[in-house]
Amino acid sequence: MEDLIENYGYLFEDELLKEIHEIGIYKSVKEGDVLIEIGDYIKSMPLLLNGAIKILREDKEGEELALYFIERGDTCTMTLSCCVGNSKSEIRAVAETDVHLIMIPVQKMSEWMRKYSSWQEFILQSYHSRMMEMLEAIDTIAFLKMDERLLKYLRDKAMVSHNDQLQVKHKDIAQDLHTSRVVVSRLLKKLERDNKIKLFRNRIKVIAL
DNA sequence: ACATTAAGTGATT
DNA sequence: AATCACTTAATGT
Repeated sequence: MEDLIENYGYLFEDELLKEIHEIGIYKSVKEGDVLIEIGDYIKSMPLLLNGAIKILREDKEGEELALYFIERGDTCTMTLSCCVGNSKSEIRAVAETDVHLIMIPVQKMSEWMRKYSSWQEFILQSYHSRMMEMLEAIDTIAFLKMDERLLKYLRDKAMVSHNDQLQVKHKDIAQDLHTSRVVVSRLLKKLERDNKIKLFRNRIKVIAL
């Protein structure tokens, strides 16, 4: 409950906070756990308390592409669109760090929309920011060269984990950016020469935040 | 000591 | 920017 107030207290009225506390299910997720798989039907929506979640798209060959991260105070917009159409998830959500969240049954969604203006505001706002992130993701993929994409990826990653020391392997990055490990290694080397990052085995320190 | 996995690099397309 | 082929370095058993 304290957690809830700390993160959402400024957003929601007391009544709503109380309801969330009563109905929501507090959940703890470990880094790397898959929260939503492509094709899943979603029956509850998550409210992030802390930690970060990575949103991935996948093509028919199983090739991945990282779209964006969501953080504390965010909710999963996929959930919202799934509620509307009662359709399946188009994305995969993987815990980027250990995550604490509250699961809200989707039925409450529309009920609270009518009952609480702060909730309606929150949902609309979060739809908006997710839309913006989506556009940014498109811009990144379409307009940025691989080296710029890579640096942005590293910065985002450092940002959401509140840590400039990233525990990653080159091949994992390659997977997220949908390129090959060799390319990533080369570009990372270049970024290191430009003093943007420092390389170690299984670890990267981001300097230019 | 040996095998395995991660990372670095030249050459080619 | 991708791929191949190979090297070197770090780590596990």
